Amino acid sequence: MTRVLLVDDQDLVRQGLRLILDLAGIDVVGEARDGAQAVVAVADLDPDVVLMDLRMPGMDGVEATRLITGSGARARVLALTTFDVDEHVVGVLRAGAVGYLLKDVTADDLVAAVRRAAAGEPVVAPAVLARMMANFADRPPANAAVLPGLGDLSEREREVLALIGAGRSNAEIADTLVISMATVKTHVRHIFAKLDLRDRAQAVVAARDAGLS
Amino acid sequence: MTRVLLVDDQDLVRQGLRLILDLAGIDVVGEARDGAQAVVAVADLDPDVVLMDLRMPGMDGVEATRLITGSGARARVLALTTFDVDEHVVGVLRAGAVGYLLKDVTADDLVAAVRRAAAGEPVVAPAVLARMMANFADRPPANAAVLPGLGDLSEREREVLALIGAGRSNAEIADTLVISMATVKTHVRHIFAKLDLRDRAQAVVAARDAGLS
DNA sequence: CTCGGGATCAGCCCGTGGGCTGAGGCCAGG
DNA sequence: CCTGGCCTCAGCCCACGGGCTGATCCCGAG
Repeated sequence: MTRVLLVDDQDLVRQGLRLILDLAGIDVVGEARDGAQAVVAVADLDPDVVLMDLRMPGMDGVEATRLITGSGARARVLALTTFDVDEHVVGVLRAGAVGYLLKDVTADDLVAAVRRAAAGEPVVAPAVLARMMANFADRPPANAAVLPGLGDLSEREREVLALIGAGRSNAEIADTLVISMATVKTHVRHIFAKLDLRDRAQAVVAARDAGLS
Repeated sequence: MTRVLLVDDQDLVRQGLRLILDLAGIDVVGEARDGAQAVVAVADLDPDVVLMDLRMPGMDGVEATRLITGSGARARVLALTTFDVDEHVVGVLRAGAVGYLLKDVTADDLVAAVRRAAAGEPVVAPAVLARMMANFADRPPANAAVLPGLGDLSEREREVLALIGAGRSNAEIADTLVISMATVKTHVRHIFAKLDLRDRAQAVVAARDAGLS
């Protein structure tokens, strides 16, 4: 079962969260009212997820997150705050948080987010996500330069390589690309020749090094 | 009720999606097998959400998305594709899509994503989100390191897996570990069984995800 | 002592992977 | 117009990969 630590300086907020999570069958194993208490509690209780408020008296949530993630603890830190400010988002993500929620989330969404965080998946509030997407889409195609020598591959070959990198068989690749397996094999052979690879295992390495998949 | 248009060139995929969405009480009001059909269908049916494959013969999903969002249609376009490639993500987001899903989503997550999209909320697959977050925070994903259950592997098996992850053949592994190839094969078979892998390509993925290699 | 798991190895079988040849269609550029 | 690259496909061949069975040895736990 998912075990959660609540960190917030307001008693009422913690009580509310505890009710919501309890109702969903999530186990709230502890509470803390500031960053310092949170760090101790994590070492003590080894929770799966830490629901971390950012603005708190004493040690704030960003600093606490840094200490927790830096300590090698298993816990995923999920920021839960009132303020939708990029400064906070960037700060706490840099500190190692796996997500950033706003306190206007519905109970259902909060529960889902905690479960995702427990599974190691990233989670962010829609409003924040929208800005991240805009930011992501705005950026220049800078990553093309960073990726090593896949430039000599054709578009189709890169697609095939990406699927190889995902662990797919030739038959599966043929299926998803809606082409025959003979064609897939041809692409594969060309990829190997161009990138100087011996077999698909090495191709997986190349694909992942290149940022495909 | 949420009204959805499916766009994919593979009949089987559309059928599967229709089943999943039907079951969740989402109304699939139409289907299209390429971008051109999609554009017409949107004008015709005025759906809430368009589930858009990207790679299709003829007009692709990115171009179709551009035309749809540019036409002033009410529909939210949600990209649903096999390829987790930044180039595609950026392309379709610039074209006006509200989200980017990968075809490895669970049925539940797909349904939730469609509902979010219908409400105008952005949605992206966890793997893509992780990169967006890293890009946003301008730093490596820190503690997001999800080291999955290699704990059940024996010491020797982990060594073999690491070598597989480096792209070595069974013969090479036998050579470097100074054991016979039969033994290597046995270890490999056990690794596959324990980690539920199908072939060494998937093993490479697992090894590198786990931080070996 | 016995049982079970890990490491080691052998032999058999066969499916997939990958090399090689050849070939047709499409499109951009010389 | 023709050359060359890319995408498409077919058929042939065989080595490696991987499943399966069965066996020996060592070890620690019960």
